[in-house]
Amino acid sequence: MTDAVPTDAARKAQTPRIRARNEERILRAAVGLFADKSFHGTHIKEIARISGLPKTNVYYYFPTKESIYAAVIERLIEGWDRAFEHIVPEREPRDAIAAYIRAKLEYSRRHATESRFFANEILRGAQFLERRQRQHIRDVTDQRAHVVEEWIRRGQMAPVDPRHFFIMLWSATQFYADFGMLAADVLGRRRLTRKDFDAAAETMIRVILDGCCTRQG
Amino acid sequence: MTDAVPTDAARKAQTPRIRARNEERILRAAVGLFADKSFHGTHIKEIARISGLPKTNVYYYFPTKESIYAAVIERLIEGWDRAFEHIVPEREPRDAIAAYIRAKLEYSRRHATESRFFANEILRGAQFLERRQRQHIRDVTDQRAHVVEEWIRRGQMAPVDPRHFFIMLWSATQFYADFGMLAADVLGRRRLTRKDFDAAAETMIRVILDGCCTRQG
DNA sequence: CGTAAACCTGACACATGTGTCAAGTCACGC
DNA sequence: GCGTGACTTGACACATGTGTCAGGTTTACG
Repeated sequence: MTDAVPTDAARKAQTPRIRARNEERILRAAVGLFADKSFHGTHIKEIARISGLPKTNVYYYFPTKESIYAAVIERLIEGWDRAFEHIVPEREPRDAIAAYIRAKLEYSRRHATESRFFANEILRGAQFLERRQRQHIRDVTDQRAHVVEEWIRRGQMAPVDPRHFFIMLWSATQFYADFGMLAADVLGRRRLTRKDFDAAAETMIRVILDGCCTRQG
Repeated sequence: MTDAVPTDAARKAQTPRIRARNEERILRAAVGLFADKSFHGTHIKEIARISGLPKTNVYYYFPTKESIYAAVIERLIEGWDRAFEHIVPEREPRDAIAAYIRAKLEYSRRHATESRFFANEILRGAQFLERRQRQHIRDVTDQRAHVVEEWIRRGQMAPVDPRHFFIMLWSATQFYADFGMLAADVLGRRRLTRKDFDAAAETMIRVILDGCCTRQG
């Protein structure tokens, strides 16, 4: 019972350096490939090549391709609610929403690959997302929807459906990561630059906070 | 030179009934499968099964899987600009934009499969889209951007970047088709109903035309 | 009817992709 | 230095997936 002699389980739990390093490499290679070519288009051989490990070694750490995919999801789902932290009742809605848009766009810019991976999974009907992960997304959204309802009650915000409102924010900010190629095409660029993301943020904030049309009356 | 005896080319051009019917079946099956499982996840065998034809017969009409994919794209790209028809300078921007949103959402609702296929292609970096098809998208967008600029010049609309503005409209309306599963989850439904699409339209129109926040001063 | 082209099909060649196995090598506490 | 378990690897079994082929059947039209 002394901890000087760790059990097998304990050893495994603390994931030795080599294991940690190799799993990291594999997952990093995998997320990029899955994002580019989806599940079936990604082959273990290529994951191995990019992570600089022989194929058999990949199988040493992960029993199946599914398990790699699941591990990638598990990592990303944790980041889902990060940007939501701005949406708190104490804040003025204008500030909170603008901050949310900027944070989410920044995430799209810096983590476009992960974002595309996730989009692809949802597009396929979220077949690999576990029940608890879907529940998590719903819980977090519910929670922040209450904040919006509170703002509306106080007359700080127009009476809009909070969930559809959130979808507007998500979709617009996600677009620049997921469909970046199309956005660049339309803007006449080869690739999106930081300036494009700034312009996107300004346009979104302007329209969502105050509307696009001159008021009548 | 009499047209009583059509040449081989002429016969082929008019695509006889059987050919027309079978190609139609194949493409209809293919778009659904590609949308659900992406290019590599879709197998000719299954396209054959769903279209009720033996596999070899599929190869009789299409030489490769790529060619089927390309044929599906060719069909869909034509519909890209349909909803844009509402964006014309003669119209009041408020009416035009509201009509655009409703039309695009209706398309998302009724053609979710095609929409998901297309989203998937863009997500992958539009590797199969030909240069002229990408140019087409850009041309159409440019053209409608000028309409928005005209509205702004006349003071009918706030001075926003037309292209980023269009991206907001696209992304929000596409979302309900592409990520319908996530939208349903968040709204607490099993599947999206027509009512959900109506609520989405109302929220979008409200926010985009007039903004979400009570004006200060 | 006859015939030529269009259409249909089962059997098969070939490549690739997943996952296994057995035989190693290496790291590290004792 | 040595032994144990973690790590590494090439060779291989097996399944599946794409695309071909040769020969058969149907259809259209004179």
